[in-house]
Amino acid sequence: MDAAWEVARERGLAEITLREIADRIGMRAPSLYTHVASKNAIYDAMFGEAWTQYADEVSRVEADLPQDLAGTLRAYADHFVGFATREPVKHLLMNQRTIPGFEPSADSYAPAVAVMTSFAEHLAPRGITAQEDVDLFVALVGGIADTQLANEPGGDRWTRLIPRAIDMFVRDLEDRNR
Amino acid sequence: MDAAWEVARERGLAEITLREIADRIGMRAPSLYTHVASKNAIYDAMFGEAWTQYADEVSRVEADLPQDLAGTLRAYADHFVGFATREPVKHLLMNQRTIPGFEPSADSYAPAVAVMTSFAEHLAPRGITAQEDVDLFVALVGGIADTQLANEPGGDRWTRLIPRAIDMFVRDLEDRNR
DNA sequence: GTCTATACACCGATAGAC
DNA sequence: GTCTATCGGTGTATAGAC
Repeated sequence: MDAAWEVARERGLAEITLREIADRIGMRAPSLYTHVASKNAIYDAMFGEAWTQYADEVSRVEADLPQDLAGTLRAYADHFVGFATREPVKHLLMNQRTIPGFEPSADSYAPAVAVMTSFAEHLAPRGITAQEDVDLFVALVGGIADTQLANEPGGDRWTRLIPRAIDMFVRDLEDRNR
Repeated sequence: MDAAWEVARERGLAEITLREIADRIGMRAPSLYTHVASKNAIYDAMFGEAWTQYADEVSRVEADLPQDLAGTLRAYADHFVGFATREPVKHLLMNQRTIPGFEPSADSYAPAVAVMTSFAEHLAPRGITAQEDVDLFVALVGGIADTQLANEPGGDRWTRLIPRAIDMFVRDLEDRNR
């Protein structure tokens, strides 16, 4: 797995080859089939590993979440966009599913579901229960991360808009409840 | 080109092969090299063709744009997301650049630049001149399109949030100018 | 000029020897 | 469990027929 991530970061997620992974661990490519069923099974394991790591990190964020809604959304957004820019390859695999022919298995998808469930559970007591509210927030934060990575990887032209975006979103919620 | 789009829509953008394109037009694969320099040159031509079509469509949208800012942004957003959901393969090639090793040439990139320039020129007289305002709008609308396509292709769970998103964004602009 | 035929290096994957 | 040998398929390249 370490070798797979290494190759993915160096050459691109879609460009990993079994021969290159095998080379790095002193093996021949066909020998990998003793441990994994296919190349897609490697992507599946990477998908599960990435989401498990994300779930671990987000649980630490949730451990000391502020009480107010704006601060809570800000903490989630900062962590999500921070993860995406820190680990663009993992973000690509987890959220943009662009690998030809790869569909995550139920097992490796489970931690992703857990993250979303926990997210909803922490938002509810702070006043967000409607699915549309969560959906708009997800699109807004995801749009910032994706636009940043696509147009200016390594920069902050879009990530610095996060505070404004949160503020805009929270005021929208307040106006709608008025 | 028609055959290339056909294969891309049927099997996926990254899955097109020269042999399959050639088959559809009654040719052998190597004969394609008489007309194009490489497979990436085909992607490049597709990229240019897609952005040219988008520019044509958007120029018709701009031909009868309302005077107010909210209506204008709504027209742009509706068209962008409509195009993305109507032509997901073109959207992928144009805006998510996930094809291994493909970088658009300056020529094929030109219509994309023209679209953004015209966009800015139509926003300025309606009160939007700051780059941050344009950036946030782009991220917001792009996030809605991408989230819709990634999580529920063919549905409207996110696209129906467009009116609310525009309203939220315009009220943010008004509040900031107050 | 445009095509066919053929070849090369690489890919994921499988069979079978040890 | 790891290896070698090999398969069909891929992008790419070139020689040569018409």
